[in-house]
Amino acid sequence: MQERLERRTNRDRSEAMRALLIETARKLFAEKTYAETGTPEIVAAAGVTRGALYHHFADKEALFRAVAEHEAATVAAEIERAAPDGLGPREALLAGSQAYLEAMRAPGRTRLLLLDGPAVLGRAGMDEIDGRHGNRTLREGLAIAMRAGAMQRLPLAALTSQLAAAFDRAALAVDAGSAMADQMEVVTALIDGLMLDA
Amino acid sequence: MQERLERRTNRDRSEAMRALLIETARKLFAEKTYAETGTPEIVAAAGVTRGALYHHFADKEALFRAVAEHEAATVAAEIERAAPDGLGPREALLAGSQAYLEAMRAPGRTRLLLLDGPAVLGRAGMDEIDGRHGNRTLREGLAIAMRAGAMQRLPLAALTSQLAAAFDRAALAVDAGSAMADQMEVVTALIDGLMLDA
DNA sequence: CAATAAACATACACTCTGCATGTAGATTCA
DNA sequence: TGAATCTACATGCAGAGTGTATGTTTATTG
Repeated sequence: MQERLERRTNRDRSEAMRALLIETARKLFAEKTYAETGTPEIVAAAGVTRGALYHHFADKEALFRAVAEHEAATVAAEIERAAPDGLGPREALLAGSQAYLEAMRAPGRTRLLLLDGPAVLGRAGMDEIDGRHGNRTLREGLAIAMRAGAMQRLPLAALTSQLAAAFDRAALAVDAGSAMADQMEVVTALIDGLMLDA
Repeated sequence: MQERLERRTNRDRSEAMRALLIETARKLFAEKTYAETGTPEIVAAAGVTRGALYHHFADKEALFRAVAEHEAATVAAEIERAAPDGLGPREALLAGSQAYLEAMRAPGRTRLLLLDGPAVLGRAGMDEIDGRHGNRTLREGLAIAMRAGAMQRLPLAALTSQLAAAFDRAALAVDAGSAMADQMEVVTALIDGLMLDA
């Protein structure tokens, strides 16, 4: 229901349509699987046709990529918002991990970002996406901790990805009903294990 | 090319056909994605028709499950074969981790078990599969280490899954070209971090 | 050896994806 | 400002894939 059909600029139309499609697809991809969600269903829910979709996105995978990108940015923003700065390296890492697990409790988010994402876009594709968002923060946090002499010196890329993987699995476990406290206890132990006892 | 078409029992026919389909599908699922591999291609490569496939498996997903099961068992067997026993808890864990990373270097295995697997069968589905194979060994190794007083006491399920996730990501990284030494260095650090300094 | 069931092949209906073509609205420029 | 052009989107079509229903052959049962 548009209230007014006044003259709209092409740029506005495009942005609005892209946003509408991404948001509608996000909702559906969060409810069902990527494979189970057809483009006819997406455009029907958005009230447009597949012509609009394929005009703005090369294919279904490109739409999914845009959705994943948006969702990763949202998660990063939620973490940033919940992260008080002025903390020491260890506390900053723990606060960030906790915030990540909280952010990933949004319905369907784990499947979208942690199951379908890697399968559809590949590990490299997902790395590229959340290397620009969430993981960047983690990587920097680890680098800072190492430079401050609070943490063991280890290959940064490998450490970042393996820790991120542990957090991801923790988020999936919480989503599957595991107690958040249990998961955070292990996350804390992993991080503390890397710290150098001052 | 069958050499002889002698009278075969139904049980033999079924087992042979199931094995043929699983092996053929495994090969294709290792080369391409689950989504990219159609059932017509699978049965063509096996020299049979889709009728055979749908007689033995409820659907394409069921075939994939059988393939994943088989592949997980293979990995577990390779690890077991490379694991000398008589090691201390820490050394056993490290040897197992190393063997896992080696086993996962088989072409396409990471995508099959670590990308498509979770997406197609769900995390729960994959957990159920490798809870019967690889992860069982890890869980027991951790339990032993904790009982022996060599490792911190932590929630076993959470610790197992998070460590396994780190190993999985390490395997994916190696597959993507990362240095095995870097990944093993981090794996070692994570495990050592959990050990209690005697 | 007739009857039945299992193993597999063939054929069909349905759905999805991607593209090609058509149309309305926006932008450019004389 | 209005014709030409381009962008945004809709409609229609071709190819492919999945699952099922039905047909045929081979094994099993009594």
